[in-house]
Amino acid sequence: MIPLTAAKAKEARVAEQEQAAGRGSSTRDRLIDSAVRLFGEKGFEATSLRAVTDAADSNVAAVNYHFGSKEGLLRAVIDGTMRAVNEERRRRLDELEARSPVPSVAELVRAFVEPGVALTTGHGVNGSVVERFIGRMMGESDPRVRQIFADQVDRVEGRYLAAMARALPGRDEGDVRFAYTSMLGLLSLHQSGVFTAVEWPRRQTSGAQREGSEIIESERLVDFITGGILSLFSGESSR
Amino acid sequence: MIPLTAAKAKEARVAEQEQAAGRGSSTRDRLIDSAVRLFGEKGFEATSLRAVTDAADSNVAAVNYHFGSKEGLLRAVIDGTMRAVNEERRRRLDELEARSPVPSVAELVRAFVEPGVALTTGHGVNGSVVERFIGRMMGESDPRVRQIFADQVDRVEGRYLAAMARALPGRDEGDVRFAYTSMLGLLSLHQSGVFTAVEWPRRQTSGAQREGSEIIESERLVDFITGGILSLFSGESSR
DNA sequence: GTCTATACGAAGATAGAC
DNA sequence: GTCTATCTTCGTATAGAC
Repeated sequence: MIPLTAAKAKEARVAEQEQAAGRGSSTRDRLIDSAVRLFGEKGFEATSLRAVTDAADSNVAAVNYHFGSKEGLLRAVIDGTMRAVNEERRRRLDELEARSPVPSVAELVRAFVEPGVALTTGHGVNGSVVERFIGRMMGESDPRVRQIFADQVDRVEGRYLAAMARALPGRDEGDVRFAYTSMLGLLSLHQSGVFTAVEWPRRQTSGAQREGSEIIESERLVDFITGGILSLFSGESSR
Repeated sequence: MIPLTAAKAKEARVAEQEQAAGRGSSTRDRLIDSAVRLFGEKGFEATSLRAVTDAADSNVAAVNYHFGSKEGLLRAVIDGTMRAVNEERRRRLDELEARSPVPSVAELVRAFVEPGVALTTGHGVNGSVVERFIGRMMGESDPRVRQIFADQVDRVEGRYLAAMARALPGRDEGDVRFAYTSMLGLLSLHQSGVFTAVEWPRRQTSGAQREGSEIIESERLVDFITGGILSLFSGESSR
């Protein structure tokens, strides 16, 4: 390959990426953008470092320089995308507790679930890409991925657990944690699409219906989780 | 290495394995036994084919011969371990429908969840090994793993969906599928232990409490899921 | 400081001898 | 049926250009 021609070709591809990313793109930024998209599409393990660096018009050594390792890259990507969700959750919890010292279970569930489902709106045109990435990472079984995720969620979970405990007086920590875990799990499962992605008979969602169906999905989730938590503590539904 | 000595050493290891497996062990059987244990301990991606074949005193090419690929080996292992769960679910659904033409939501949820949680008892001394394997596989995000799992669950899901639809008259297919998906998802999450495996503050379960806590866990799951489904359709809990 | 080119060992897959 | 040898691709590490 002739160096000059290669350099020109790269410049063109980088310019294209910058347009897609909508901001000035250093090598570091392009690597993160490509990683969000590819990790979300194929998963962490299944995505090779070379696939990421090719898409970002870079090379494997740049990942090692900027992030130390493939895991370091993942951590940078998760930190970047989850920060907005956690800030919104914190903000809504502040809001709730300013209005009432003990928010209801329904209010708490809504304040936690909706920022997660509404990820789309927080990342502009890249919303669906980010949403798919977060959804997939939440469902990862790889201990490294789960640990990085927990490090992020941890920043607000303590406050939600405490608020949930106040909303459900007289219950021990294990019960409250079961409720919180189920909420987080259901949200992640419906976000990740691991079930709808599977080839069993299912209904299709067209692009035009997308926004509306997301609202319905969010309502369904809030209803299901709230009802589940409340009947967990009344313990009457199945006995 | 001297061939004769190597052959003798292999015979000894094979005999040891046969004793552990409790049955005559062809190369194929030993590969499956080793795969159940190692996939359950370290996960599918994280377990190398060479680790499996070393433990089974075989080699990588034997896997290709018997199962076609690493994925084929996984399919064989999942098929073998999930068959018992699905047969139990089918049996309990038969039982319910013999007693009443329209079983309640609570009865349906219980008949689906309990065989999953009670996996341990179905595999004798290898119960905990099998349970750990199934739990881990249920939490896998790898599309290949999820597809193989869906292929298995599919064999009973049609009947459960139909029964659920009858128990919830007037609801469209999307609502019923949401309920079923949430049930399956919550079960898999609590089975796989992906949340408790993470290093956030949590309560410890000692070995002595294990059996009892499993029953509690099963009851909690049934209560939560049943309550969630019912409030999903009444839609009053959070509005 | 940033980044590229390239080498290294381990992984899954495969061909062909036996 | 089974196994040895070999292929490609992976994540990581290093040397040095700019």
